[in-house]
Amino acid sequence: MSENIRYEDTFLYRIRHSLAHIMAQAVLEFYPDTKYTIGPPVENGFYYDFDLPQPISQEDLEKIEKRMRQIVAGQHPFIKKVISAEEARQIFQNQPYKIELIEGLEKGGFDEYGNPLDTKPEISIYQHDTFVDLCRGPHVENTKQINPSAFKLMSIAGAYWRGDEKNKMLTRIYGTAWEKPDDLKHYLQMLEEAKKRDHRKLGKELEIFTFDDEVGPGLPLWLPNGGILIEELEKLAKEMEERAGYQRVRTPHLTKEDLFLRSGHLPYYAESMYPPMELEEGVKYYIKPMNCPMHHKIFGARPRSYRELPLRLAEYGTCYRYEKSGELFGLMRVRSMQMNDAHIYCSEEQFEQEFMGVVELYKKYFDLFGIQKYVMRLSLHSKAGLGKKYVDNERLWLKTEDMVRRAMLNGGVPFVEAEDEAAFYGPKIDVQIWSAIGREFTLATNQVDFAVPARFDLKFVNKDGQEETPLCIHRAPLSTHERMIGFLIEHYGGAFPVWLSPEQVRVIPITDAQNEYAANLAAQLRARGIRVSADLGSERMNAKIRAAQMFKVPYMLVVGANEAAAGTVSLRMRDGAQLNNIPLAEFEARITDRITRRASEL
RNA sequence: GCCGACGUAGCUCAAUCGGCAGAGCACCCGCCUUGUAAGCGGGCGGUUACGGGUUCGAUUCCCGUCGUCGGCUCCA
Repeated sequence: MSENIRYEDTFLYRIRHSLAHIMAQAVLEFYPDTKYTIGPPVENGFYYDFDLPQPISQEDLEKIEKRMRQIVAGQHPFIKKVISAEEARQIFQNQPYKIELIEGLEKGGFDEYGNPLDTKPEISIYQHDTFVDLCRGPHVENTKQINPSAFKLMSIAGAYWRGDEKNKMLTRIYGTAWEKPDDLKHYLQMLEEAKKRDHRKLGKELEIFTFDDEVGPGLPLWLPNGGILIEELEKLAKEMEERAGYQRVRTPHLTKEDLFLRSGHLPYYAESMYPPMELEEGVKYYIKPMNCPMHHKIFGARPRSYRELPLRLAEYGTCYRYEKSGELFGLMRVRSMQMNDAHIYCSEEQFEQEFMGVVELYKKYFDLFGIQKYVMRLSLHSKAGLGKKYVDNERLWLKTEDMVRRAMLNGGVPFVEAEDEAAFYGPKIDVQIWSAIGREFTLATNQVDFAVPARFDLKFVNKDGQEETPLCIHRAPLSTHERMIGFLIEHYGGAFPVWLSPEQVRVIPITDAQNEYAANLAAQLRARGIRVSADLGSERMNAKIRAAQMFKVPYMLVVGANEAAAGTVSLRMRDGAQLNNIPLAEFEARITDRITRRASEL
């Protein structure tokens, strides 16, 4: 099958779309006073949003699903009819959400899902059995084309009408649907596998981080193993940034209100900030949600010459953001975070090279980690958000957006564009990734700031002796420690490459007669800077191997009487491979090689 | 923040209709001396998230708070 077929044109799309209608029919039969809204196919399935007269529970899904199978078995044709707005209003006179949609269609500019549209669409309905929906299709021709054993209702969730939190909260029912029962089975198995990779589960099992109710939601406590991951990532970042000409700075976690008033964070970003502290009358302090204002102050601390540009200031700064309670998600979305932050101050002529330099840095990191599934997204402003979400200067928005777009095209880097996703101070390239359970996150980011340097009155003197305002690039190729490590835990399924592994080697004596030999081996490796432990407990060797295996330690050195006598080790690797009776020096050479190259192989 | 579900030992989970709170793993102590994913025995461990209510009696029913989970909104 060609990969170029749009989802909308696939048979699976029709199946899912049709099942959404069938589910709506079943729900309406059980709860006749239900107002129904929209029900599109989505990745892996479909949903339908209802305004129900009463709450429903997981158990109710079973009866709905059962009724859906009956409807499918009824072999009902799906019949399309193009009608006038007037007829549509007649048919859906008791369905206020449909009336709203019809008005949108009539005016043009929106499709039946409320998405913006260039052309004025025709109004059509689809009917099967007793159910009629406002819909442009496409659908299956007949419900007999749907396999009754290849779909399943998954969950109930809340969702705002038209995705706007000011609107009413509706009840959304999610279902998954496939062409064949085996596809469904496969998908459900994949979900189970994904749960095993979930960083919240692995992070606990591998003792990487924990949360505590008394510390507070979204405030992770890094355990010693997490501390090691952080140290290794910082070492990596510092090496890469030093080579790329960055300088390291450090700034406080707190600043006076004045700084965030100047930066514009307070008007634009206030709802994500912790409330102010006021010790002296009239002097408010905020805990920082971003590092940029302080870096701007460092740039502005003395006059700057064009000869200094690009000036690249880097800091693994800790920031605090008051994320709404429901938005928290393990390590991936937290309230305290340490950012792989840097700000690059450059002239307009230098912009493209600097911006692409950052994109190159992303790519190096992504190669190193073997991250392949990601999308680079050019995040743009929206006209409607100007002066609210976004700095009110449309000319500069369009100009910088075009600069970024040109840079990406010139660099041959594939990207998608997304309106209304920009930072308040400028457009950005976000790298989108997915958590194990399929939630989308921005990992790395590379942002242009055309607004804030001027607010800070930042200047440099150009070749002609004239003052110019620099552009600022905000970038975080390694995201925050929290999100990056959360992602890496899932990406590797907890089996980190040797250089990142909190415990790189575990020495396992076969009987306690080898305890001393094992302890000596560990001491020798430790002296080489290798993270090693010797398991000298009273368990049997097999139990110790199992424990090391479940802790995903990359190398196990199993030593018995033979090894102790010969001064060798028996190497068992995490993947089950074995190298018996090798000299310690040989193992040392192997592990040192893997660590210094930050190699992915064992 | 909003809709819904859930909260029992460090972890994973039991406990019938409202009737003395239990298991495995982990941990500690013994015994066994073992060749590549769990040897055996014993012990410790609980204000059933927190606060209130109903009841002779609440892990169980009701209310509130906190937290977690599935989504929505929002985001590094």
